[in-house]
Amino acid sequence: MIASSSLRLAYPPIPGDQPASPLNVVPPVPPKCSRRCIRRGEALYGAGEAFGVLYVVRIGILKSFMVSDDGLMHVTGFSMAGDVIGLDGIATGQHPGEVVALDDAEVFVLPWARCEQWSLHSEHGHRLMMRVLAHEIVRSKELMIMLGAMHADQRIAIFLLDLSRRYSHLGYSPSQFVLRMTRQDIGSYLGLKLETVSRLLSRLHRDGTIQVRGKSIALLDFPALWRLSGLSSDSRRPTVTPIVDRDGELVVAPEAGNGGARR
Amino acid sequence: MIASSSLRLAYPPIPGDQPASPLNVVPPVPPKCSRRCIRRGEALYGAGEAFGVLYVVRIGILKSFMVSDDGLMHVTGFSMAGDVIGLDGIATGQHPGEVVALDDAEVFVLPWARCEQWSLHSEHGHRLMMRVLAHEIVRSKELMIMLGAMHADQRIAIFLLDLSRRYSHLGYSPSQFVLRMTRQDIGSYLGLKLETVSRLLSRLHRDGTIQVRGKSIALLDFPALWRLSGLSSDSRRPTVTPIVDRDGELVVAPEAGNGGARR
DNA sequence: CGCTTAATTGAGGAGTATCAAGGCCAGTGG
DNA sequence: CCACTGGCCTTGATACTCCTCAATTAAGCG
Repeated sequence: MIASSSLRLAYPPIPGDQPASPLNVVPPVPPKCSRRCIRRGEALYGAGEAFGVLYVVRIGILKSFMVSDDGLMHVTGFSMAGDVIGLDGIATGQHPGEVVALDDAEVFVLPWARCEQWSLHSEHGHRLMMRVLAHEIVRSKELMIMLGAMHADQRIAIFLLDLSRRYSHLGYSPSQFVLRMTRQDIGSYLGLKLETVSRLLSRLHRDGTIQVRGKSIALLDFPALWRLSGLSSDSRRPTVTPIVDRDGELVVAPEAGNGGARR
Repeated sequence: MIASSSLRLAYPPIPGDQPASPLNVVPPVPPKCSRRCIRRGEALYGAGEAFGVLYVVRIGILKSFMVSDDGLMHVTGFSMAGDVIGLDGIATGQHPGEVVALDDAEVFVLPWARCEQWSLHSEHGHRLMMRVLAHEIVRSKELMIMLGAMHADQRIAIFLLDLSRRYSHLGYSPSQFVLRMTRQDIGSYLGLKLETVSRLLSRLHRDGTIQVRGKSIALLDFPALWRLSGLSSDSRRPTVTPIVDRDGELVVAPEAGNGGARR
């Protein structure tokens, strides 16, 4: 089953991807971003590494984490196609955290200098870049609330619904997917122990809310999950406009008006 | 210290402003940001309010919080002089959270449009703005770790040490200060109940680590606090270069190295 | 096909939350 | 000036969630 879903990953649909009309796309300096492949288990970058580029996931899933002073790992996020990685290095020029691939992955490489140029010279680029950062801030704050104020079952429900939404956005089934991360990763991300994660998944399985077998998950009762999550259904997180399109080209102002980029 | 290491430009780098040769100073428009006073208990902005300006605290302390779907308040941060507020509105154009003054406060008002102009036309402004956002991201991630993986006493210790550091930075005593927020605010921020906060403060008091009477706090045993926090002493958070100086002028300065002077 | 890692499940306990009662303090009005 | 009042803080008793430890089973991987 894992094999079959890997096949599905071969060509990730990117949301909001329009057929590249020449009007929308002005070829930025090099026509395409370079790419980088990371095999499962390999690191995209390590802690303390110098910051120089941003990454945009093209294929695969990666986990970001930080290692605290006591040597423990703490997952801060899972990134899928379209997500930007590496923002944590902007502040100091060094990555405080690390990123490893949970599955064979491929990322676009965006030299930060180029992002800065783009952002400096194109109003649209500027806005887009700002929005990427700003969205990350909002996402973090929501996560803080989850970690600080929610019960274990709420966190699990939110986690599953979030995955569902994101998969759905990428064109996959919102109700059936394969977890690429371990229970420990999930627990670390949610501020729980792996046994707790396992127990709660089992409980949801018994309740008929979901179906679990190993890493394969099926969401059976969405209303129940929403109820558990404690979130009102309209609190769906706003989607961020992707920063690069399917071919690794920087997205240039689709908006009418003067969003045009120069180089 | 940081202020002195920065040259300042009276007022906004203007459109057309070239990658500022740091020394040529052209004061183009009104010399200072506008200000706004907020009395204790009043809101700087409310949830859902349209985003249009950023604020930089000049005097006082404010608390930022979000109200979750179930109506509960969750404090996401306390802001003191030099801190930037309002970043949460950039992503969507609406503030998802609220901010109220815990004490009579005064803030500088930075119209976002002006920040964008500054950022678009001045390389330094751009870098500074990016760094402000990026630092907020890093801060959030550290907070996530605290909320997800640390025990109550660790959180309290870190909270106190953080306050100490910040007060110290502003020229106040690092070992003696007055908490402007309630136990409930602290608890909400740290993911604890107010009774737990109270109990732990009392315990630290009994241990001789700190001295508490109501909102007055004295830190007596820093090594013990560091030990409790579980943080290595060199993991002090990098300081962000302030975006405006004491007079409300946008800081225009070449940086020596990066903004994170450690140790 | 054995080996290693991941996941499940149980029992017991630590750590916080919850509920409840009383005390402290600052602001308010007599 | 003092009593009043309401919010804030402290402290105790108890409940409950989640963690810890441990044993077993299942699943990847060479």
